[in-house]
Amino acid sequence: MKGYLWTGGPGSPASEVPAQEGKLAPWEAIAVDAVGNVIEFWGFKRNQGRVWALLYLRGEPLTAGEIERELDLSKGGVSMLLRDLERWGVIQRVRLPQDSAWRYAAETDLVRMVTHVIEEREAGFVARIRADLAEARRLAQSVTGIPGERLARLEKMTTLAEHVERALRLFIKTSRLDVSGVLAVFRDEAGTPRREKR
Amino acid sequence: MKGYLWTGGPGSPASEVPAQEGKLAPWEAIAVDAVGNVIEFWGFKRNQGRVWALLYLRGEPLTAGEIERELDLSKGGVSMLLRDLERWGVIQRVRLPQDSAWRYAAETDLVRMVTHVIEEREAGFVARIRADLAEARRLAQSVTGIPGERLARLEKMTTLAEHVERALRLFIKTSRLDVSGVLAVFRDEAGTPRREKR
DNA sequence: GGTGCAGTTCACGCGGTCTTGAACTATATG
DNA sequence: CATATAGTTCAAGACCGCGTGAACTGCACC
Repeated sequence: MKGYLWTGGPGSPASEVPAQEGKLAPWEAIAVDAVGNVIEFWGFKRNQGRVWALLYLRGEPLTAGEIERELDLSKGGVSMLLRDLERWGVIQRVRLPQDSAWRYAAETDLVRMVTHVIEEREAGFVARIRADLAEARRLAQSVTGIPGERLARLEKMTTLAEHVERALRLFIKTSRLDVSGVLAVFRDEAGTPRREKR
Repeated sequence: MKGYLWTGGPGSPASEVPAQEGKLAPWEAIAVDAVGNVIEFWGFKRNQGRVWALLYLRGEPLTAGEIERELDLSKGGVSMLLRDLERWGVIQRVRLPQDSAWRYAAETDLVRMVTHVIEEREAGFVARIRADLAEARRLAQSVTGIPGERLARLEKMTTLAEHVERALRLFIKTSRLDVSGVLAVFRDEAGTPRREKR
C-alpha cells in the first residue's frame, strides 16, 4: 500500500532513520508497534496499545511527558489515551511521593485486563445485539404467514447470541472461557438441502 | 469504541426507518442490522454482515439485483460485497437451472464459517504479530545491559502470542477452542509491587 | 501575585475507508 | 448481429475517526 519511504532502495535502512527516534530502542519499537497492531485489530486505537505496551515493557511508571517523547505523540493525545486506558482498567495512575507529576503503570495481570475489557465493552455490546434479535423475533412472531423455516433461522441467531453472552459473563466471573456449547448447536443444519459447491 | 451509531434503543427501532425500506419486513431489517453491527464490530464491513444475514434469513438464494433492492445498496457495491463474502467462504454462488442470473446462498454451517474466517484472517495476522515479537526478542537479547525483568516481560508477550496462535490453529482443525492454557500463564505477576487502585 | 509546568479540552485538518455511479465487459435472447 | 440484462471495475466523492496543536485550567513553588 504505502511505500513511498523506500525510495532509497534496500541499501542503507538504519542509517537515515527520519529524525529523532525519541529514545525508544529498536526492539522496543517493534514490540510496541506489534501490540499496537493487535489492539487496533481488536477495535481499539492503535496508540492505546502502544502506550500500554510501553508501560508494560518498562515496568516502572512513566509520566505523560515521557510517553509523549518516547512514542512521539502530542500532549493532548497522550492525555486522552491515558484517560481511556485508565477507564478500561488497563493502566493505573500513581503519584510518587516526592514527584509532582502523575505517573502511569501498566496493569500486569493480563487476565484481569482482558476480563475488565470484556466486561465493559464486549458484554454490553453483545447484550445489545441479543436484545435486538429478541425484538426481531418478537415482531416476526406477531405476524402471520412467515415460513416456520425462517423463524427457525432467526431463532438460531438469537440463541447464538444468548450463548455467546452467557459464555462471556461466565468468563468474567471465572476467567474461564468455555465456548464448547456455543457453536455446537449449529453444527450444520437440518432441514435445508445442502447446496453443492459451485 | 465504535458502536454508538446503531438504531434507537429497544423502544422504537422500527418506527422511523429512514425512507423506503425496499421490501424488507421490519423484523428482517432489525435482524439484518443487528448482524451488520456485530460484523462491523468484528472488523468487517457492516454491509457484508447485512448481506449475509439477509441471505441466511431468507433461506433461498437471491440474485444480486434482489439484494440490491432489499438492502438499498448500489449495484457495484453489491458486486464487491458478494465477491468478498464468497472469498471468505461465507456465501455460495449457485446457478439455478432455468434462471439466467447467478444466485447467492448463505453458508448455513456457522461452525464452518467461523473456521474459515479465522483461518484466512486471524491466523495469518496472529502469526505476523508472533513473528514481530520474536524479532524484538531476538534484537533485545543481542544487546547487553537490558534489565532481565524487561526481557522477561517481552518473553511473556511472545509466549502469549504463541499460545494464542496455537489455540487458533487447533480450533481450525478441531472446531474446539481451548484457551485454558493461554491466559493461565499470566495469572498476575511476581516481582512488581501491585496494589492500591487510584 | 507571578512564573512555570502538568494536564485537559476541543475545533480543525489529514488520512483512510466505504459507497456511489458510470463506463465497461460478459452473457444470454430474439 | 443487435439488444438487453447481469456483473465487474474503478475513479471521484462522501464520510468519519484520529491526532494535532493551541487555548485553557489547575496547581505548586518562589
